Amino acid sequence: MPSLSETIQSGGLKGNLLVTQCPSRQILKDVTSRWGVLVLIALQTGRLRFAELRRTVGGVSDRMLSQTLQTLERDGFVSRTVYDVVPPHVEYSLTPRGCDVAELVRALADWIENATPDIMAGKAPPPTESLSGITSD
Amino acid sequence: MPSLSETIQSGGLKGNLLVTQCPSRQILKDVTSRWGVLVLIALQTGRLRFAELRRTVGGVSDRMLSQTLQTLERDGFVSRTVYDVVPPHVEYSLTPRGCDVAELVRALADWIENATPDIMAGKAPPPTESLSGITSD
DNA sequence: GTAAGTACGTACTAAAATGTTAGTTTGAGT
DNA sequence: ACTCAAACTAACATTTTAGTACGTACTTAC
Repeated sequence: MPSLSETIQSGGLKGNLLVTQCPSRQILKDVTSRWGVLVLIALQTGRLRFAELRRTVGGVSDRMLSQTLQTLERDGFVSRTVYDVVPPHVEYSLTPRGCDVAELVRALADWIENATPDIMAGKAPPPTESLSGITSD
Repeated sequence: MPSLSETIQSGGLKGNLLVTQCPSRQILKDVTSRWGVLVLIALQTGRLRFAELRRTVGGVSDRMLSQTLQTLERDGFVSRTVYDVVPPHVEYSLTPRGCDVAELVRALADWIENATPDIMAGKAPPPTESLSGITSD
């Protein structure tokens, strides 16, 4: 049983991302990495080969793609199927766990795709508030 | 009106994150940045001062915190209220737009916090599939 | 014969993100 | 008087991340 201070500090028994040493931070980093997000989204459409992924995810380099895939595989988000033929044939797909995160990531991505025009337009939404005796910005 | 090829390539009129030059990628980067995620989550609990945020988000440095806050402010996710007194007093809070993303980010974070133990445990979920004539890994 | 495609690994370089330290200004606490 | 806290910024050092180029081993297309 965790100490009282630990329990209080982390706000419960589960990991708390706001605490420095929380291991969830690594997973978060893997999932929200530049290419991680995009690969997850790309694979939501189904099973894809390496080169198909490279074409789907605009701008990835071979190196980054394979690195990202390895990380996502380690975390159990994607599974890799190797057909032992030549030339090589490898397929990637989401695991059930991968499907779950991908949905959440997708939701975020969708929201952002929608909001981006507004954000780019008036880079100042409801401007900084004015309260008694205040200098804004 | 966008060209046919553009429309086809992006899969619609909205931004498509899978396309290299999509401006949404920048916003995505801002939101999913190492500290961006955590600040958004921290601010979900309410209005906070700079030093309170620093204490809440474990591990941030002054520099990163203020940089992250500036970015989030530019994107219209957080609003900054300056009380013109000395010593300085500044408060940060989520804008309506910020509340929206924060919820999605929070959902992702919650899922990850829950899944992390499993992920860390058996870094191999359903192991790489076996199909006819296949060498796995 | 030569080029291209496949799925990477490796080495090296460049660019971006992050961290560290110091300094600013002024009031409150001891 | 001296220190601390507040909210930053600037300068500089380091770490992480990403990109480029090349090699592999073999096949199909030109």
